[in-house]
Amino acid sequence: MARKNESLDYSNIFEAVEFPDAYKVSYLANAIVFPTYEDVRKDFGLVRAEYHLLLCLAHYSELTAQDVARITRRPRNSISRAVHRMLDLGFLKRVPDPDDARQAKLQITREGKIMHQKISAYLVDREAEIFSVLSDTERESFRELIRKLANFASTLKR
Amino acid sequence: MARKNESLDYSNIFEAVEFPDAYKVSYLANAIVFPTYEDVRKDFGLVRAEYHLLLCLAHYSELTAQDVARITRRPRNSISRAVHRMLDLGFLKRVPDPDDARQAKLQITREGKIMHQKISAYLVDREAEIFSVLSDTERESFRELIRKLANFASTLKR
DNA sequence: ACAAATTTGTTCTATATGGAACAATAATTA
DNA sequence: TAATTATTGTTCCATATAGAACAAATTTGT
Repeated sequence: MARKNESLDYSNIFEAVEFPDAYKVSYLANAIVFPTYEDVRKDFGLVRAEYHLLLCLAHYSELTAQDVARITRRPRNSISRAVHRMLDLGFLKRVPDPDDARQAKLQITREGKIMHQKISAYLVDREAEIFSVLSDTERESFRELIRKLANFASTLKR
Repeated sequence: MARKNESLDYSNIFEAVEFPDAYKVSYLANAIVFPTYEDVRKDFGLVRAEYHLLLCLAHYSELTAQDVARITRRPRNSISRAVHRMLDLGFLKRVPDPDDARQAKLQITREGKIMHQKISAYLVDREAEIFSVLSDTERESFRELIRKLANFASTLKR
């Protein structure tokens, strides 16, 4: 006998929900982006805030913890915790700012760069997989639109 | 004197990162979708899984807890916890399935519907705000593309 | 028909996470 | 200059969350 529930189409909700676009953005993040963070944690041993530190410092040569919090929109205490762990792991170094004793400048180490490259390679593959359903022109359209949305989101106060 | 850091453009990372589209999807979700869940929690007292139950049962007349877990891609234990709380709050009712003693059919109550409408109205406003940066044709394009992506994501095994 | 495998819902547990408060420092205002 | 306000990084704490293991029921395969 067939399974009782097998005819239920779980994706109907996408069109039924009152805020279909926001819902699908959320769904996509939940279905793909967060499992990816989970994979990074399992395979590389870094939690999200820790990986975000690598990501930011691989692209900016010097940042404060606060900068990273702003760039990634994570709370400062999460970043603070992550900084300590990344220092212990040897992926970051920290030098006090002589001009402002409150803060310290963070830099990525050689080991940090290597780790960042490994994780990035994995995430690049994941991205390719996700967007393989779109044609090249669709992909280009999506890129423009998500750029607009993300830039707008970055202007919103926290 | 001006603030020392004020010239740093935090959105440069969007283009520098190795997986720019996936990153921006993640960023958008973090900047907008999750704060929205947080607002729902503060303003309406429901956590994500609890609201997801309302959402699903407002659109399907009868679902099992497992159905909701599949539709929303949340773990079953989160849904299980949420079901109990929603039963206590009077937003759901539960009837054992006579054909399968393992499971029970969930339905939304009158009170649950009212709560769902209140929350939805709020989320509809949020959605309009987010997408206000897109023109009508851009919005329509985005809708098509995110639909494809979400539908694809829904086919991925968990 | 019977053993093995699967499914549902649950509890237990570990952990990632974010809010709040805090001390130290710096910037602003009077 | 002195006093107030803001900022940075941190610790503490409460909680949302997901994995693992489990019992009960059902389905599958031989």
